Amino acid sequence: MAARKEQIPSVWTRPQRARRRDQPALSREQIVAEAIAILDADGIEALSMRRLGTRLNAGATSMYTHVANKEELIELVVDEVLGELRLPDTTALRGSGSSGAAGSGSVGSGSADPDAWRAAITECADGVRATVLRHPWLVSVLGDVGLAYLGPNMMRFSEAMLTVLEEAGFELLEANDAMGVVMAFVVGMATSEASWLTTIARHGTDEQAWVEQLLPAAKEAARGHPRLHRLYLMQQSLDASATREKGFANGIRLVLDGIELAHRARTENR
Amino acid sequence: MAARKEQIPSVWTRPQRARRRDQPALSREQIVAEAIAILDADGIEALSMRRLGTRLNAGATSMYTHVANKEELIELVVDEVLGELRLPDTTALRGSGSSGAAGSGSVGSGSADPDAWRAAITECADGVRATVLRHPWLVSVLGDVGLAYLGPNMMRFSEAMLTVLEEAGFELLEANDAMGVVMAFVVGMATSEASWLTTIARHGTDEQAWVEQLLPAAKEAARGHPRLHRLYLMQQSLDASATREKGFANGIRLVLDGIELAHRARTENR
DNA sequence: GCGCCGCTCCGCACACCGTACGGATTCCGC
DNA sequence: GCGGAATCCGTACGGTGTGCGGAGCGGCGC
Repeated sequence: MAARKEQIPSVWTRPQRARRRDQPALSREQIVAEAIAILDADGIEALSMRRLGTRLNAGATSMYTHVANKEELIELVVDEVLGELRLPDTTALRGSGSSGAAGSGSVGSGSADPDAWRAAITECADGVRATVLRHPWLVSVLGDVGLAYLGPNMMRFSEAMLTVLEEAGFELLEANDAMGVVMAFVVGMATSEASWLTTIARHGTDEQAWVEQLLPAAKEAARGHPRLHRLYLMQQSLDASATREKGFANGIRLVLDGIELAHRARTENR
Repeated sequence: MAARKEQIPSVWTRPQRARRRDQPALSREQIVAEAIAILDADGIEALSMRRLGTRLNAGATSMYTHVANKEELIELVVDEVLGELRLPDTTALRGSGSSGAAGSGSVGSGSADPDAWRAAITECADGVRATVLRHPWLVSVLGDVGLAYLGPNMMRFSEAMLTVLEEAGFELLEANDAMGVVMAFVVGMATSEASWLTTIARHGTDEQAWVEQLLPAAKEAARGHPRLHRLYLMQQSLDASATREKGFANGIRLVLDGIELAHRARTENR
């Protein structure tokens, strides 16, 4: 109350701690964004409420007015990251309106490329893989959060994939099954790739060097397992990163083959 | 040194803290087993070195003479659980050697059932899924540990799958790719199932009730996503558990179709 | 028999964690 | 101008993983 015109710098010359609405200072978006920054930089075990608070010039517990608890924060973070996914473009899928467009054959005005759905789904799969590899901590969180089933970005993405498949002639439940298979494959593959890359990064070497470094242990562990032994020897001379890439591309192609086969069998019987 | 024959119960009547070799009291196997018991009973966040120690009538830090740190413990635990996997039996794969018994196969002395590898791999996949569902905490750990690449039980299992595929005519690298695809699918699918079941268990209801309870929120979240909305409505009247089961069986069949297709294309060109 | 070595186990301590709680501060509608 | 609501934070509690030094014991060389 008193001493309104103090100018002398002293303990009482408070550094105007008073800023409540000068900047909102804290918002859910900011918190989530900073959390992602921490995660990307230092991985999952580096994310603590205290560190997060400090990074935002805030107290540790201040986050709890914007976020119920850490688990909810992580759900938000996951869905936020899923927002990076580009949706497949559906323009090539169907030329005409919503009419049956009878023959999947190549005729008919505005008829779509019958393989367009494969390209679109592949695009989705590649996108998810890229996102996971860009944020490898995702996989150590998927087991707890599932796939943030109801997050808006997850919903958006699912709807888009279902759209692709439905427009390609899949029935809804069939489309859902197909999406499930694709996503399972992608998540499984990305999980293994991400954890592989994480361990490499933790040891500070690059992929090829790590393979060489690991080889003796691998050979030792493969004692009594001739096929694994042969396999390790063969892989030694392969470019690890390229092999991963090819493995994924090959796998998704193969999964789509299976889906296409089942779909054809289904539509023939109709 | 003194007072060797104390009998009076008192503070000094030590409850014979002296037992060093009466029972080994602590061994790596025991530690791992107890850790699994904790994990199965109360999930991943219930596993702490302190609790583990207490359960074994030991101090918290005593575990560190048998295990480097918690991470290593978890690696051991994962591989231990993988030991539950039954290996596919390979007798049906090739007729020769163990007396073909012709059996289901059509003709040819000792010729094997050409579809036997599919059955064997399906068996593997089902086994992994069952193990994961029996120990749902596995998935919240897979992202960190990868697949415990070099654990003996993991090696055993991988070698067995490779054997199945090689005996079915796959080349080693081809077999490895196929195994990768199958495992990716299985892990992805099981991850989603396990985390789903875990959240359900955490809320103390059963699957069907949880679906109903979740439905309003799901419908709300599906606003503006007509396909998802329709999907939720349709799934409402389906038995959730049976749907999961069917989804997995269907998915693995489909993946194997893809693999078989690629394999056939490969062998034709040879 | 004796003394010592090494292995095992443990109490203590440290730094850190998530978060409940209550008090301070500021903003907004009246 | 004032009262309530929203926001932020200091403090505290009970928990975590684990480094360290010491204590008890079995087995080994003498």
